[in-house]
Amino acid sequence: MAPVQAHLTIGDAARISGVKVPTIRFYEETGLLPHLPRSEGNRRLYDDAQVKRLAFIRHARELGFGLDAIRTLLTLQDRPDQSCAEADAIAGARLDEVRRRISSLKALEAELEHMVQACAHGRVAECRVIETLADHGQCSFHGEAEISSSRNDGSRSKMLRPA
Amino acid sequence: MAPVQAHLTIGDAARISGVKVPTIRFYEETGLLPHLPRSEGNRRLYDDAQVKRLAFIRHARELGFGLDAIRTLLTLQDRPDQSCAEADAIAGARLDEVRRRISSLKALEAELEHMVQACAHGRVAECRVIETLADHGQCSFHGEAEISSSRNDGSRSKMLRPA
DNA sequence: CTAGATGCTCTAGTAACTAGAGGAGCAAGC
DNA sequence: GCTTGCTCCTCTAGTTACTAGAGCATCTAG
Repeated sequence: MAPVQAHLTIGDAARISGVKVPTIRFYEETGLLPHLPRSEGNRRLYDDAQVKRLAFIRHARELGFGLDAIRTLLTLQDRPDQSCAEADAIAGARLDEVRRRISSLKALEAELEHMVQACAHGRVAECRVIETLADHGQCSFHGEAEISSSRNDGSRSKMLRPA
Repeated sequence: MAPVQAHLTIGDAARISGVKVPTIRFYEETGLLPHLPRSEGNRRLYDDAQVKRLAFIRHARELGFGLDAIRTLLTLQDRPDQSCAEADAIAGARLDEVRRRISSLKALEAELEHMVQACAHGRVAECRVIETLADHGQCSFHGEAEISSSRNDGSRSKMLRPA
């Protein structure tokens, strides 16, 4: 990366780090970033270190770490002499979680496939999709799926809008 | 199913359907269940049909459908003569989503594995986990993972545990 | 000098619930 | 009749990780 000037605006920090402006303010509020020095006109001033911190957070978020975990990872990063066992544990826990999720989602995929394929595309009265949903006994999937999809792609609620 | 008495309390409905009491009230508030008749002492009275509706909702939630989608599926269920194309579309969209998520999580799994394996379990200063997070360039994963882990663990297992 | 971009704070909204306060009904035992 | 303890009622607020918008101040380019 090219050397960065010492006094960046929040907009600059956003462009460089890829984290949105309101999100950066939110991170400061919740303690992931320190309270920043301000200009005479009360604007936050960012430097290289904060931008790097933001990039760290962003990458960790992309890998699915929660903000609590990231908070811990950041304090670890600030103390390079400590053992990294805790960072290991956090990453390992996340890996386990991802694996569990994958296997759960695969079971889900199979069940949904079954549902969709069995549907004769006729009327609701003999629709397999509806029927399977109504009667849990017909269903081979008994795990817990992840239950929080619509938030991530905001288009979904519009897409599935009731007729 | 065995015939059920006409006047069940909310607690009975919860036990039979596997949906928790506050959640049932929440579903009524948000229109997934109709407003229910009350007893003299102002208690909600449930019958077989409502309990079935709850079971339908619960199953659909387990399969990861959002409440908006479920609302649509329920209105479809109420009109058995209509085409089930819309139900198909909803299930199909959910299937696509699950597949996308699986492939995204697999990439994530690979990246996390890489991170964890590369860590020499020494001090933070040379920790691969921290390093990889700090420098996105080192990382082969560039998708977006699902980004909501900590809450989901807590609430979900409780939510789907049979009462 | 002014228009428009950017910044500030604050509030409220999102999904799908969960938790708790504060109160009332109800069934059983004494 | 009284008490104990469970269930039920309503209401508010909290969770995660933001996002949207109001209403105002400040900065920058032409």
